[in-house]
Amino acid sequence: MHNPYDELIRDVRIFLESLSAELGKDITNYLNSVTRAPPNYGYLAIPVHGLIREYGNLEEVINKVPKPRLISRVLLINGYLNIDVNINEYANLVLGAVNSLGEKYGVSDKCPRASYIIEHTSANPAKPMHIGHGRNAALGDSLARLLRFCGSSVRVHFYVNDCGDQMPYVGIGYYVVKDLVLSRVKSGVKPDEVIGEVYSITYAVTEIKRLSKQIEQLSNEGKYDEANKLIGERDEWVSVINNFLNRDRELTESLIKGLGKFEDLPLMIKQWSRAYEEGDEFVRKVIREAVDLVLRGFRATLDRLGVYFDSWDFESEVAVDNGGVSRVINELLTRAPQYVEREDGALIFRADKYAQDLGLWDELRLPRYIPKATLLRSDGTSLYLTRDIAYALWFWANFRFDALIRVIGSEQTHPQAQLRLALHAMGYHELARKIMHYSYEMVNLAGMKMSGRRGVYVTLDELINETKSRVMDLVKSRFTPEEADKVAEAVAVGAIRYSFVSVSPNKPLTFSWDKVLNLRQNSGPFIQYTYVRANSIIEKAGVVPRLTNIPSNIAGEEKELVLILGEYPEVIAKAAQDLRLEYITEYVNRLSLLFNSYYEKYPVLNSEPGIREFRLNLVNAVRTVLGSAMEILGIPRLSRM
RNA sequence: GGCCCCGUAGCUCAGCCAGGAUAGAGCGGCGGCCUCCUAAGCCGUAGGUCGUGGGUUCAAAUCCCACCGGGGCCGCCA
Repeated sequence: MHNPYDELIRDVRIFLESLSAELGKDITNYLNSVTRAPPNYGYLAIPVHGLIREYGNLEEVINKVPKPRLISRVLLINGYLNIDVNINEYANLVLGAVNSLGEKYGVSDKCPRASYIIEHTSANPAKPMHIGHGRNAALGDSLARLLRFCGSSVRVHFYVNDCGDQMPYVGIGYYVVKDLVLSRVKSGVKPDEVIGEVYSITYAVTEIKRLSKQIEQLSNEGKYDEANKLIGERDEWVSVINNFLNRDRELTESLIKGLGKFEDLPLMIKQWSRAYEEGDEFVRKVIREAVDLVLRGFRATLDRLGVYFDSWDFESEVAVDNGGVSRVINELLTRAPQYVEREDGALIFRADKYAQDLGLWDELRLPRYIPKATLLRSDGTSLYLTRDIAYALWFWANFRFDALIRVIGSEQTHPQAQLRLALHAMGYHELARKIMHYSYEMVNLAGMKMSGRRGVYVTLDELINETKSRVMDLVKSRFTPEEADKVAEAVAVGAIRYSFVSVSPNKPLTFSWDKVLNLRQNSGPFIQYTYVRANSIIEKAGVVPRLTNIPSNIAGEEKELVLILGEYPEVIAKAAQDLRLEYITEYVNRLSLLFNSYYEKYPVLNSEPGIREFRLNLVNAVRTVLGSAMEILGIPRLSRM
């Protein structure tokens, strides 16, 4: 496999081996501390302060030792071995590899090659996806693309959480205003948007009814302080309703009117919840209809972002209907009865005790604190965690995989730990080890807290549309309307995906329009722009001539470009091993900065013969590597922008 | 209170896992560059007690300890 940087390191090793022989001591472990040398000091550097202390001046020995093919010079400065590259040889190697491999360049034997299942995004089918799901989707999808690029087999799953507590609200609300919802959808409103409103309004109405009842009761008992507290709470929900009245009077009023017919809405919610889990035909049909509408909306949004799934797993099917939940309970009771307790009729798994007794912290990568886990409510219904365990078993029964990567917010650290512990307790040790919680921190609104139930959030659609319209201002003068639309969409998607994936996932991300709408350097559009420039040169050239000769005096920028291009397979391997996509955005930004700087300074098409051929190959290599990285990051490629 | 994550330039972040030479980018600021392959670009410039205090080391943004500050979780929600 072609990994120029690795070949260079092999030569460094050879050099160190020769040096070892000369010194009579194995110093090849210094290979682990190879770093980049500062500008003008060559390419690589190895700190050898210890060696100098031990052997005094090393210069003589260094000069005595022959230099392997790819190394042009080794100098001892400030306690460092500064190693420079034989750039002609190396350029041949790098450009040759890129030319012959094309878009496959970057794959090396350091890439993990295994079989993965990635579950990501998995937004609750009750309301439109918000920007937090955007982060999740961008991470999950790019991880999938990265691992696939490496030659791994990857299946991508979306877990449709159709048994959650919010589903009866969606179902009942939808049932009440079904005709209105469908006519809205027919007239072009996004289905997830309509259902989202239905959900929020239904939830608010239910809360108001529930609180009113409590308030009445407390007042009758003379507990006015407590009643007043709840009145404040109720007022908040009333103001939510008022907001919706301003936004969509027709829908809100129909819902209030329709829901008003129900005697005890809070009770009805509970009944629907149970009925859904038990497979009641009518309730199933209504909720599934609403869920399908939401998913239709999800798909439209995810399509725009270039995010695709191999499978949409309905919780009701993979965890409930197949008897998954009862199997979880039974196996746990059989295999680890001493860790299962009853508490007020509810069934509790003592995950805390289990972790403590078996000391599984390292093996299952657990936090030091584990809460107890409730698996069944006192009314016998299951909880999310229980169904999640069943879902894991469903994967185990239906697929073979080396790792199951689940992209889930960090706020679920404890439940995800409980999940692994429960599986372990049930005897699925291997499965428990293979499940990886790929955690990411929240996306916050500057100064605001997002709340789905209160309808306070920036949706992914708004994000895409707003970014697109900003881009549109820039491109509308340059293209026909249809072209402009395509370009604006592609640039918006590039901007959004880059901005999500360029920040380390374990950093909380404060969402700001300024940041996303920055279309300059260190952004998706900057990468796209650089690609367009490189691409445009290649298109104008028509063909990339065969590289027969590397000019003897290539420019400093050209040398830098060759070096960075040679690092690509290393970056990919590292990113794939560590599952860190920021390595790729960082790399691609560095490459773009360098290339743009080169582009401004040196003509390619109009350069002298001999030079021209080399430069075209170099530009083509930049284009290829940029294109490859963009594919992984999901940043659309354009030929004009 | 316990557990997890974070703290680096006015702002957003990279670098920390595998310690090494003057701590890097971008945004924003200031000053320049379009008869020439797309100026969404390029060049220059200002801007930093790497949260604080100890420790380990020839060497600490990086490793260890304590503390401070921010976010998240600690539900018969997801």
